[in-house]
Amino acid sequence: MRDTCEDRLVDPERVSDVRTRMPSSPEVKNLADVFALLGDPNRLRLLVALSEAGELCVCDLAATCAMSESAVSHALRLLRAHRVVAVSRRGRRAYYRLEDAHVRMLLDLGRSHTEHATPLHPAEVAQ
Amino acid sequence: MRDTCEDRLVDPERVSDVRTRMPSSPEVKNLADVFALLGDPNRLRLLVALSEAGELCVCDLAATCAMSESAVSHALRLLRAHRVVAVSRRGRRAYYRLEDAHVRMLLDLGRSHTEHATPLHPAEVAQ
DNA sequence: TCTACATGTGAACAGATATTCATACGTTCA
DNA sequence: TGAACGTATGAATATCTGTTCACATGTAGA
Repeated sequence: MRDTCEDRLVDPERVSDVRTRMPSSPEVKNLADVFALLGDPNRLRLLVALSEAGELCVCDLAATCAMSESAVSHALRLLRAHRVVAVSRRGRRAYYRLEDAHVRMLLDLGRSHTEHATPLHPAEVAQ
Repeated sequence: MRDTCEDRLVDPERVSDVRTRMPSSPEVKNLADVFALLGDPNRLRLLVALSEAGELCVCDLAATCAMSESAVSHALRLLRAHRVVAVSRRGRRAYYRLEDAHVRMLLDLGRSHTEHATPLHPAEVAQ
């Protein structure tokens, strides 16, 4: 069972050309990781909220996004691990902010489209 | 067990203000769906390849991205369902192209950053 | 120091998702 | 018409992912 069909290419020139311009595997993985972080509705909500508010504590984030504080904490932990958000601890509270300028741009670009666009059509699988 | 902590807000004004500026639930869901599509390394590779090549058949895509043709087909089916890619069938081949301008912008913005940036640090979970 | 509170975290569970394998469909060419 | 080929697809499997629950940590104030 041939997997990658190295042979029998239709347009070998284009394939090898595109291959040279493809990002490396770790690059692809990193970029996919970023997109995946934005690919969960709850995390996305949190990031939008932080983008709008500038800074919010976990409790207020939970209220703003209608999530449990535990879910918020878990999500923030992930985002923190990827340096997308940063914390400032004051007293017994933890204030989070959006720290990654790149993610902010992706967020803005995404939102600028979605607001005025037609929703996707996942139902129409058949062409 | 209080879930959304409607009460005991630290900064109620900011919370209600941010809430009014939050996108609606379906909007968030749609945007998250788009990001999620870009959040898988193999799909991302396919889209980058199409973005570079303009148009490729399934076989050449599989070769370019080092994926099985079946995996490519399944991925394209998803992307097709979301109108991110489009097909042209010629003879027994199916040629795919990147169809969504918005996704192309997200792709470009994402790549423009990742290429010259430090990779993420998922290991450092503790602050 | 004792209690209440804000947040963090591990384990467990449930649901989603990607991959593979086998097979079906539709096209081309002999 | 029959065989080879390119692509599509369903089912099954394995893996990943998010949520919840219970509890731990650390801080503030009495």
